Amino acid sequence: MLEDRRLAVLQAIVSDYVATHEPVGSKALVDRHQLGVSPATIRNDMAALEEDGYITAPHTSAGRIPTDLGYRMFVDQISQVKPLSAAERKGIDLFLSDAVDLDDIMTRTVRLLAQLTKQVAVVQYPSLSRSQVRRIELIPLNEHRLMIMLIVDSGRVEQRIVECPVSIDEILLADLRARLSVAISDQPFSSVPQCIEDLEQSFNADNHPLVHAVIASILETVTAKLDERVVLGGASNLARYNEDFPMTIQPVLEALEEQVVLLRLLGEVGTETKLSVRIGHENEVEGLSSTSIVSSHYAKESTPVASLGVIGPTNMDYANSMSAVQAVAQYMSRFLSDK
Amino acid sequence: MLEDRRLAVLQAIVSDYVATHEPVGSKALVDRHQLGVSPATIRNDMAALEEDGYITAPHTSAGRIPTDLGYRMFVDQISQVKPLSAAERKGIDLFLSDAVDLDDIMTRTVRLLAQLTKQVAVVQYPSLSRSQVRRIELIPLNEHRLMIMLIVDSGRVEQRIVECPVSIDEILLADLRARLSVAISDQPFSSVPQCIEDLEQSFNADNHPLVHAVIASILETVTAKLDERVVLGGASNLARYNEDFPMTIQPVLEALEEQVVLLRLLGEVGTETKLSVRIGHENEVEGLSSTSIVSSHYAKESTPVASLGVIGPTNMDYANSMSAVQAVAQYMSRFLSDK
DNA sequence: GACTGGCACTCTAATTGCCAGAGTGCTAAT
DNA sequence: ATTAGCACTCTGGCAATTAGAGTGCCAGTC
Repeated sequence: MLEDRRLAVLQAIVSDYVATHEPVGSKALVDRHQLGVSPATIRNDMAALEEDGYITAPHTSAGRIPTDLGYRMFVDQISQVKPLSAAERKGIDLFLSDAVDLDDIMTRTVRLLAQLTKQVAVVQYPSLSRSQVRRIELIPLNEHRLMIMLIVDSGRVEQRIVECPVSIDEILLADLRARLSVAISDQPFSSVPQCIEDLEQSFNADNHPLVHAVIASILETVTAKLDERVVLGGASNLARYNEDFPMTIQPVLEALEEQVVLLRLLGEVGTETKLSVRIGHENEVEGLSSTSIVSSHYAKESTPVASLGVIGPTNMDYANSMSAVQAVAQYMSRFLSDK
Repeated sequence: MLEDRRLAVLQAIVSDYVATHEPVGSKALVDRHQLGVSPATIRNDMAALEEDGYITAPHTSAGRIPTDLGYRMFVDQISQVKPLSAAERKGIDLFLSDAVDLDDIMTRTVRLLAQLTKQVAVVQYPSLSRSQVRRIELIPLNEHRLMIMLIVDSGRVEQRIVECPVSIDEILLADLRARLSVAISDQPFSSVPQCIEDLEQSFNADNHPLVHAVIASILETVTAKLDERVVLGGASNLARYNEDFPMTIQPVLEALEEQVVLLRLLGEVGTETKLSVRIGHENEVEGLSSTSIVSSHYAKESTPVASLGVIGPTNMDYANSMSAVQAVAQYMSRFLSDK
């Protein structure tokens, strides 16, 4: 009973603070929520909550604001995420439905997410390491230069230009392409290096600089960091919450420009859980200690291939962000699996 | 003589203000610059400059700051841009030299530019409309879906997925590819629609839904807005000049997120001039009236293909920005022409 | 005629003191 | 366990004051 009410008080504080971005006092709480008790009682509860580290007072005579721990408790309490309204779902559908290729899907998705949540949105491209090669093409551009093109089942296309020491022999090239195609089509990326190596052996590649160059380049493509890509959107939303927060947005903007950081943010979440929320200091990226990240995997044919999410101030509307992220991830998954 | 000194005063004001971001008074001017006259004399000149609209006083007892017109005069005075130092040039070389493909070049360039100028950098992809088709590929992905791939002489690759109403006939596809290849290889983008139309005629395309779909899709690709792409970098530099300026960065961030706006910014510059500077209200984009844009074309084999530039506060270091933009544009041009 | 020193004037930015309001913690009473 | 009441503390806003910076103008000098 008492514990119940404390929880209710915490929830009330969080939701009020998220709405107003101002410290909330005992009086305001009883006014706006039907708690059935007097401010003084609430004050006792608040003292206890503060004692336990869920809320804190900026100064003596201000209201209380939730701590990271308080948000954590609040978020954990949202067991099942409320679904979006029919209108919203329809909007998503409309927005994503006529994308023409993967790039298009990604850009649209990130915009959508930013718009739905009014936060900064991040979407990761389907990870190559969890994908299969669908096709390989070798396209000669001129005498000494050719383009390798790997088409991946997720719809991603990786291309790379190879400088060739000798002039390109069309026949050899066709042969190589055919063999490569057999060797790595429908293979998961992870096993491509092995496949290719075997192929190189059988080819006696030392005698063929062309073959060697191509194979080296494919290996690089498959193993290089460019493995992972992310798109970003809604950065202007950062400016908005600059008002409430004296925190400078510089470190945040800087972090957002670092792909590596973004990937770590999205990647930190284990593969088992779908929806993940990291609050304030819970994420250990430098300079993002007063932001929260709501993220989720999305899948192709029910195996997760990458993540997407939003980044915002710790005092964001978690319920809304969570449902938006979840919904968009689901739509993404459906889209990818269709293809 | 008198006119000469007035100009010197204006230049001194601009450079001091750019350095300190604080209004500069007559005393400070004679202290820091060897003008050989007394503050009182300077004051007379300043009064005249204010009269002519080159500088203005924020309030009675502050120093003066340049107006947009003042900056304009200052910039026009920099007739020849001072070249970068050897070290800087070497740095650029190092930074750009091992790019593996066009995307890579673009990302590196934008980073470089942002870093050199400490501003927000924008680089436009080589414009399709001023490029030639180098190659076309039609790659079947499965029974009903194929990928069209246009390889452009600038190194850009445009891909698009086509849903096909009927199952794909390999023979027909090969034929189509061959004919397309003949028809549009080495053609400028602008004449592709015509070429294709002729081809469609000769093919009697109505009888071939596949052909029809492919051709329609190519047309779309060639004419669609996706023609133009830009990359953006150094947005975190925005936060830095937020301090001096009470101007909110929100509208700027918003503008930067709109590709269309960026393109207009870069595109407004006529093809004849290489280096262009637009100051404050001179650029008519909403919300960017207190920023300046320094931009330049870059070329492939001496025909301009696109632009790049930086966006910063009107009180930026024009000399530095101008030389950086010019240098980077030159390097870009050299790189492209090599390929 | 161009320049300069001097001086009165104006405006800002920073400092101080003050007051009202908000919110708390505690205690005594129910 | 809850509540009413009260003393206490701290912030934020407002007004008044002041120091300083910079200007404009005028009379004098080269």
